[in-house]
Amino acid sequence: MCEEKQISAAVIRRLPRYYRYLGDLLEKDVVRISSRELSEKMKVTASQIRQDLNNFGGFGQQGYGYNVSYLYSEIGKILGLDKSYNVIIIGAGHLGQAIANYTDFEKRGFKFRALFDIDPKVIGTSIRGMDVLPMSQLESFVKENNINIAALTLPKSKAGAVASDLVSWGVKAIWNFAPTDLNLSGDVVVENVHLAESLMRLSYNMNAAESKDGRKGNISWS
Amino acid sequence: MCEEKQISAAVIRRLPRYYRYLGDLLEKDVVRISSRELSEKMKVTASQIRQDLNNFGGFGQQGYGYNVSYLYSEIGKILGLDKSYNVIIIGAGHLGQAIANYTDFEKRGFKFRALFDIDPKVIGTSIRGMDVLPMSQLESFVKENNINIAALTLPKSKAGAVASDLVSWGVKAIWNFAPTDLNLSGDVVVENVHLAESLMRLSYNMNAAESKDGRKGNISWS
DNA sequence: TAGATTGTTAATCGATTAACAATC
DNA sequence: TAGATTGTTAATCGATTAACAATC
Repeated sequence: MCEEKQISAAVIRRLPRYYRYLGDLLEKDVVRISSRELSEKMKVTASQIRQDLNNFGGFGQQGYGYNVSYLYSEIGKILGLDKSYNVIIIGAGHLGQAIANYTDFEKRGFKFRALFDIDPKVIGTSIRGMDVLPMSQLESFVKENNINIAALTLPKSKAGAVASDLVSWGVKAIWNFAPTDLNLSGDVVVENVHLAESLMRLSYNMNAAESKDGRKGNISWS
Repeated sequence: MCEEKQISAAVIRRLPRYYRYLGDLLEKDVVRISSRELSEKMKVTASQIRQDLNNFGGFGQQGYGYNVSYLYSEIGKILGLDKSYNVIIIGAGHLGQAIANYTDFEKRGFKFRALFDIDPKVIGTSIRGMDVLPMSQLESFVKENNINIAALTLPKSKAGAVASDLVSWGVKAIWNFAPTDLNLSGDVVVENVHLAESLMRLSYNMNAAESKDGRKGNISWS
């Protein structure tokens, strides 16, 4: 019993996007939506939407569709947004400060508790009420404040060592912005945001798009 | 002739990661590497590496493996990193400034030319030599400076309108950080960085990991 | 009720992995 | 040469799409 079907990463990647579209519909006071209507907005197939949702249960009703508000809240629960998380940011540079300033995250239950840095110029300052603390206080802060998540916005040379310390002190998830893969032991979730890789995909696709143009019009490449 | 096989998005997603690992090897003065050795480092199959690379040509040598320096440079060319791009940033908040400060991007040919904002407090200031200009100058700047890429680090309410203006003025690619999907007409490449979605995947995976723990040890959930 | 739309099974498509002949 | 490792074909696996009975 308690068999949990393993959900594929492809499905998980799409869930937050459904959540965003449903939130937008909710703001527009849309009460119900069918998989077909949603599929047109999101430019995916209605089949995929129904398949994805049915991994987690039947949220719709035949002949009616889905209740927007109910589905929104159910997907929120699936994503764990009904819970509250204590988050710290390691590295109080621009990126760390950008994240600290995102009030949208707080609304979804991600409570930022402090930032940490090694630079004496920023230590002692505060951002939206959050203190920037020295790294020497990291261990005690993590242990005393039940920190679940750490965002790593520091140079890649420091990321690995800091991450394994954090895990040993009880952190369960790392939101990694450093351009490196963290090889951590133990049960810890790592979510990478590799901006450089994103920009490279952009330039690849730009050049691929231009090649296609060239073929249509005058071909300047061989 | 000139038949270009369509490369799948899955392959493109992996290419920058290969590039990063090869760059790391290059820094350690590693001269050659086999697909098997690389597969162990990267935790993918050797088969996948060879399949992926052979979409673009045979870069290796039987019995030897791949020359690190050569493969690095070839993947760079595939990704379009041998070219130079003129980039602007729309929205000079913390995220915009964080991107403007990343010197790594410049090294790969992405030349940041200016930032734009509506806030009089930041207009007129400069970041690493780049001016923060008012939005009123956006059109002329884009047209006169051959801007290829625009990073959108502004509120989602503004993103759509600004993006379609940019495209009409000649911008070929949008690096979109606003939490919305841009529906643009014409041939423009959009690469999204949706931080909120990334954080939601993290929380999903955190909770999925905890459920698994529960099953192994004492089960506190039903 | 009749029409609409889900939940779900079956069919298709594509991506990953395995295997091995070619060859350095 | 013998050993190693690629490039590539074939086999497998998984994800997406299509179809439709169930049912609101």
